[in-house]
Amino acid sequence: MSEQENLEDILFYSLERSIKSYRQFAQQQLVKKGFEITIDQWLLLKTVYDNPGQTQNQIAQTIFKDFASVTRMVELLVEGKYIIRNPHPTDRRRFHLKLSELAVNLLDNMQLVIENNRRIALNNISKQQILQFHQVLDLIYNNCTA
Amino acid sequence: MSEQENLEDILFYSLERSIKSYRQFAQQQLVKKGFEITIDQWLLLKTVYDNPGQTQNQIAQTIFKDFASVTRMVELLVEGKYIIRNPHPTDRRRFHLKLSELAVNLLDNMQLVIENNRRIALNNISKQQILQFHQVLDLIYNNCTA
DNA sequence: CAAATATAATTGATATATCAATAATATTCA
DNA sequence: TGAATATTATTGATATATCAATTATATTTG
Repeated sequence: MSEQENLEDILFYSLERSIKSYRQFAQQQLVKKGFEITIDQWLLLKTVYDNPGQTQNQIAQTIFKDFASVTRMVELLVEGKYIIRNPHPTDRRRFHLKLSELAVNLLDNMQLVIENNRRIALNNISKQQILQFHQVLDLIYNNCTA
Repeated sequence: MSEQENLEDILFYSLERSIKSYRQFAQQQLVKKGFEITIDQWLLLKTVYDNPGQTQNQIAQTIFKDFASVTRMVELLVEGKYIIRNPHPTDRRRFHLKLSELAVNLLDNMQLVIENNRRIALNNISKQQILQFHQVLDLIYNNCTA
């Protein structure tokens, strides 16, 4: 390579580093509190909670995952009794997904830990900084999906 | 859950969304230009290029990956003739990793595409915004690893 | 209506993420 | 020195990421 660039200086390297450190931290906190699902599973459950009628394809879009990943995640969550999967009343290609009571309680119990994780991760960062940070994130997203 | 929160408003949701959209965009650009390695493999190769003597554990730390992942990635890259793995001269637990000429050329050829990807992803974002964005990323990293 | 097309979900293959256990070798220190 | 400990890397198991192919069902359209 003709020119040298320092990894530390590459923005997307720092972006990866931050999100990974947050994910690890958040997951460890969950384990520490005795919760047995992954952050990704939490996100999927929350999405089903918010929109029980969604197709799996819609869920995939909402949580930025591949259809295949969602199929497999739903499988595991159905096995684990977190998601109840019924045939869709009018479209036989689909399923109707909803949370079990177990899952609703789980989400409820996890909420404080999740919020606390976010608070710790954003410690000493001002509201103003966070707002601008969020704006740049959205700009990057738009640039990459345009 | 007692309170509703909108996924869009959750900072770490947007963070995931941005980094994933960038990764997908960047990978697609590579494929489009005919390059056959993944972004992650590129990062590992670049790390070996910068520090040929590094242990796999050090590489793992540098690129924020698990030791196990690095072992498997190195395996594939050795098979693909991108990395040359020799016994370490004094420590028989280690290997000495270095890039093949093929890999050096590959990195060289990829450089322009990679830089272009970053440029597009950061389009219409000012230097000032990027600087502050980078600072917040580092703060989050510090908060999560403290 | 029937054929073409689109949509929803699954499955297979390969790469990566993570944790735990193991093997080989080095280092430390009693 | 020799036993305990630490380090380096591998391997196994399970979850997720991604692409491609497939199946089943719906929708569109000639």
